[in-house]
This record gives sequence, structure tokens and C-alpha cells, in this order.
Amino acid sequence: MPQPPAPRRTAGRPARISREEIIRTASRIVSEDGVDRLTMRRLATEVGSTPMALYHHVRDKEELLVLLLDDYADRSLHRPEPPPADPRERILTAAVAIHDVLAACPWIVEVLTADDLLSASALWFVEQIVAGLADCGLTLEQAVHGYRAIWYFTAGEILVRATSARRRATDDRPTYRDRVFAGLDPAELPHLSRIAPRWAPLTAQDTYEQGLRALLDGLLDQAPG
Amino acid sequence: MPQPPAPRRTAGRPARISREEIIRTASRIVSEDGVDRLTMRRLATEVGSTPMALYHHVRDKEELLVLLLDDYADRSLHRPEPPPADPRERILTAAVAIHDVLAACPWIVEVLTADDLLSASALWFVEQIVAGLADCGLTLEQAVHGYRAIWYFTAGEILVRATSARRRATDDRPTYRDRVFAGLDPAELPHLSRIAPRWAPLTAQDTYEQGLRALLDGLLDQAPG
DNA sequence: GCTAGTTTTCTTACATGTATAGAAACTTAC
DNA sequence: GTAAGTTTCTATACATGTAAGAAAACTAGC
Repeated sequence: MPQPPAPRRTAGRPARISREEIIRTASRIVSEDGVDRLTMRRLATEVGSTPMALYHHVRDKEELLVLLLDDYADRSLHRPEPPPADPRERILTAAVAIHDVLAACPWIVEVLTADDLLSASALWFVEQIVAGLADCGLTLEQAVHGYRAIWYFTAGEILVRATSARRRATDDRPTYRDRVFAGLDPAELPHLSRIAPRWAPLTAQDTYEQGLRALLDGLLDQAPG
Repeated sequence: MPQPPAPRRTAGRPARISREEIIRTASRIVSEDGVDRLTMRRLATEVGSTPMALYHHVRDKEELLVLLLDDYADRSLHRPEPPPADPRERILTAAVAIHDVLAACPWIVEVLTADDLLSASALWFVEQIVAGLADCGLTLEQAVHGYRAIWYFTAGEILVRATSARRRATDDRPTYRDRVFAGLDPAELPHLSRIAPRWAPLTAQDTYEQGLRALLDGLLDQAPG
């Protein structure tokens, strides 16, 4: 049983492709042809390798997409100059910035359920939100929970909205939702029945910032002072 | 060109399988062996048919999963008896009920991004929320937007949480998040660095209801009175 | 040089969702 | 009865993610 003697530099076959090259090429494919055209086979040929070789650099396709999103966020998120003086406005600005960048990312649905947002530049915005909540009188624990609430709200808004947009794009039939809302029983569901004709346009409105302000108001009420 | 003469009953080859039978069988497979074992081929053989025959009853596998979720929600959602007298409590009760049932559904991630929740029994809860918000003084439009904010928050919480739980279950390596939080720069991100050691347990806590109350407080502040 | 060990790459194979084309089984009109 | 039309089902085929294992290309120790 030979001892594995701590290799000083690099043992083994030298790598011909790198994670960075994979991400760079995948990013180009996505921006040129859309996320649907990003296949492991095509990516492999475009980096001059074979599909299975990619799997030594990314765990699976989902991890690749998360890395792509981080890369995208790093390039798209720009810090506000100067940051607002009021901590409440700093929080709102940071959350809206994250929201707008993610909502503009067409392949977001495949990825966003995967994990927190953790790119280097995104973390700065997280810091702004946590710090702003703390500056408003919340404890650090409360601030973390508050940030998570904002993140849940943001991710949910983006996902629900992106999915229904995609569904409309790939299907011109009336949606299941439309059919359900057309057949509501006014006796059982009076409010829904009354608003049913306006449900689609109402829920198509962008109310992210309005909801975010409400959530933030409620979170700040938790502060002792 | 023969006129298609309005068929009185049913023309064409009679169906051997029904949408109901498909959903029933799929539901059994999922409850017995998990959602990963639900394949169109297996489902087809278990209903005594072929894979492509299923596609005359459901558009694709995603729609099948949405139908499964609706079926599950219909069987799992129970109305509170009696409903709380206070409208604010009615809203909270309804939202928490939806949340808890969905969060307990293991295959939720595959489906929840698909659409609103529209099963018959779920709609009753939506009605409760919209009605409660209206009773608290919001206009009907504001109430719909308020419901949507609650839905975004709820869906986001469930999705983010379910995904990270699944990731922990299928992978024992330290997560990407752990590695990022271990290497934060205290000068750049002071609050995050300070809370980093406690980030994992803090974000593992169930704070759904707490966040929901904050959001609801903020939404009700929008009421004119 | 040679051997063992390590890391990366390549080959092959399989399970899966589903597109496509056409056959089968019915109803209606004649 | 036959023919046309309609709906459902079947057979075949393909693109995709990726598991399994062998092969390749290196380093370290002799």
C-alpha cells in the first residue's frame, strides 16, 4: 500500500479545459442562442472536448446554470452611487436592484430555485439590506430573518411571474387559470367572482416595489424603538 | 368537402384511459415510490397503455404534475372550523394553511413554479385572503395585489427552503453557500461576516409566519382608514 | 528506465420526455 | 352496406443528461 506522498504541485493528467472556459463558452451560447440551446454535447464540442469531460468541472447541468447566473449577476449588478443616506431607502434600492437584474434574466426559472444568490457583487447588496435593517433598530438576528423574508418575496415574485410569462409565450390556448376564473361560483367565492374579469390585468401589473414596501414597513415595525 | 356535422355525442375512437385514471395512477406511484420514479413509460404501463397515449390527456409531464398538486391540495386542505372572527386572523390562518400543506409536499419544487394554485379547495383559501383584506379596508384591487404579495412570499419561501433541503439530502459536501460564507471579507461585508457562523442555523429556522405577519401588517397599513 | 498512483478525458450505454406519422376504432351521412 | 370525418392509440425515432468504466497523461519513487 503505497503512501500517497503529498503531491507538491499537480499530479495526474493535465486538464485541457477549465471551469472558467466552460462558463465563458456556456455564457456565450446562452446569450447567442438562448438557454434552450445550451446542451452538454454542444458545450463540449464548442470547448473542444467531450460531454463527460465537462462533468469533472461542474457537478451537473444545474450547477452550471447556477454558475452562469452568478456570472451574469456579477456583470449586471451595479452599486448605486451614492447609496441613499436613509437606511430604509438603502434597503429598498438594494432589493429593487437585485430584483430587476434577476427579472431581466430569461433563463432565471431554471436556476433560481437552486440556492441563495451568492455572487460576489450580489453579496454586497445582501450586506446593504442586512445593514440597513440593523441600522433601523433590528437586532442582527432579526435583520437576517428580515433579509430572508425579502429574498423569499423577491424570488417568489420573479419565479411566478417568469413562469406565467413563459407559459403565455409557448401556448396561445387560454390558460388553466383563465378557465378556472371563468367558471367561479359567486355564492361560494363572492370576492373572487366579482374581480375575476379583472384578475388577469391586475395580476399582470408590476407591484413588486409596492409589496416590498409593505413587507419592509412590517419588518421595521418589529424594531424595539 | 364534407361539412363537419355537429356531432351529437362522441365521434371517434373511444378512449380507453381517462385523465382521472392517469392522475389516480400517477398519484399512487408518487406516494408509493416518490416523484422520481414517476416516468411516462411506467405510468403508461400501469394504466395499460403506451407512453404517447398519455399525451392525449395531458399536455406534458409538467401539466401532469400540476394536476397532481391540485389533486393533492384538494385532499389535504381543510377549512378551519370555525373561521376566526377577526379578518386579520382569517387571512393569517388561510395563508398558513396553504403554506403548510404545500411545504409538506415533497415534489413541490417541480411544480410550484408552474402557475397559481387553482384547485377548488385552494380557491376557497384565496377567497378568504382577498375577502379578509377587503374587510380590513383595502379596495378590491388592493386586496388582489395584497393576495399576490402573500402568494409570492409563500411560494418563494417554500421553493427556496425545499430546494436547499433537497440539496442537503443529495449531497453531503459542504455547500457552495458554506464555502462563500466561510471566506467573507470583514472589511467589505461587515454585517455578513459577523453573522456568518450563525447564518446556517438562523436561515434554517422556520420564520414563515413571522414574515407573513410583517407583510400583512405592511399591507394593511395601505388601507385608507 | 519502470512501476504505482492520481487526475482528466474518452467511449459506450441507458433512461427519459416527447415529436412524428400513421393505424385503429368509432359516428354520421349517404 | 360504404365513405368521410374524428378521436384515440401505437410504433418508431431522436435529443438529452449522465452513469460506468476504460484509457490516457501526467508525477513521484525507485
